[in-house]
Amino acid sequence: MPRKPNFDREDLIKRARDLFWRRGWAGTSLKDLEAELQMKPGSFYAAFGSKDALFELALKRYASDGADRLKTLRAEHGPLKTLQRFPAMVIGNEDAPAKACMLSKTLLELQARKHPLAEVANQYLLGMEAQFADLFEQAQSAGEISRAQSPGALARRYQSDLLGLRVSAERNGVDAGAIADEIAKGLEAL
Amino acid sequence: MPRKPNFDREDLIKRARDLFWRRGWAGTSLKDLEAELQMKPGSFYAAFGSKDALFELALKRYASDGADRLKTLRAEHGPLKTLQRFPAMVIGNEDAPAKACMLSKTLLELQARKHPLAEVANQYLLGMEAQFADLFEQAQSAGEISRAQSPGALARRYQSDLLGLRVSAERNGVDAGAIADEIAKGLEAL
DNA sequence: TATATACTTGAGTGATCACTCAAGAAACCC
DNA sequence: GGGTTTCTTGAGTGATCACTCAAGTATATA
Repeated sequence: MPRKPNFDREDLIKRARDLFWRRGWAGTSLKDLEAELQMKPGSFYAAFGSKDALFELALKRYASDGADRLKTLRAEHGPLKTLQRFPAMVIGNEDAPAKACMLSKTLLELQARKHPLAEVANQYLLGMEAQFADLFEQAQSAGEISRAQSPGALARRYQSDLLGLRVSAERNGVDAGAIADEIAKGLEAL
Repeated sequence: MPRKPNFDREDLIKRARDLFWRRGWAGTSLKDLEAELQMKPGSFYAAFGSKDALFELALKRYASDGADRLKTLRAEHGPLKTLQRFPAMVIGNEDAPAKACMLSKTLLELQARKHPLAEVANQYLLGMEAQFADLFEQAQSAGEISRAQSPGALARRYQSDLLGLRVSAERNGVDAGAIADEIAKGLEAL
């Protein structure tokens, strides 16, 4: 009986993610979304419920894409090489809506208001860090790096370096590629 | 002949800075400012001209306070010790409106819209980096660190680490103090 | 004290915010 | 093709946005 929606939901979420990623939560209005997604308000609210609900879907998609990129890298390289290549990869994509991490942008924008989406972003950041910790542990098991520091501590620092790199990449007049190289080189010394 | 304004302009700018720092540009409404500064719209606009104009004053105040803190540290310690203590200092102030850097928050929030304030923030970040470069050069001259890397490259990386640290400090469940210690320790190895 | 000169007040501006809903259009089953 | 169900449309909701301005008030000089 029902009529099918004439849009690809996953594609809409991706486009919304890119818009939110670039412009942020407050910087993206419903009008912007309607224009980008080619949806009238009624369809939009029938499909997603609210701006916040779509933002959360966008965050989820962002986080899982990031995790997938890391796993793809891991499939081709060892754990250390994966960790070394990842920084240059995240700032190297010219098609990306922004260099900075969407999770950190969301956290910085919404944390002070205690907006629920800030905590969602925080959780995904913790998830990424856990992935990094796994890779560091694997690198230690493979003998690629020493066991002088715990995988958790290494991941914490790596995540921090990555966040700094990605903020730096957003700046004008800063050679972020050089910073990415230094991060990669720093891992060799472990 | 004129009547004096019954407020302390510098104090108002400081309070506005704290509000903008915590909540961001879009997250701070005129109503918020009126409440915090105890000013009616007419007085506000007579005194500052616009929300953006006050935000710019707040950024300037933020940047010069940061520069002052660095100089104060430098007056008591050598260049290397100054660079080593600064990270723990910026995240250690419990009274600060936020752990993250106001300049980077502004950049991330407004860069995509090409808002003029994003470029202002970018310039102040470059100014901070120049200060760091000076300190690295002094540390090299004093023989505290090697000349293997240029002061500019060292400052670029240090700034990036600092930005990452301050984003990390905004997160829940992350021991930012430990990261600050690692940054300080990393400088010894230069 | 008279007057000039600000500063302060607060209701009000049009624009935009996220969001709603009734009505019409399209696709499915029978 | 009839009937049901969902999707789409787009004008419209009240709230809030940054900002204005005329009227009132306080303080300075003369």
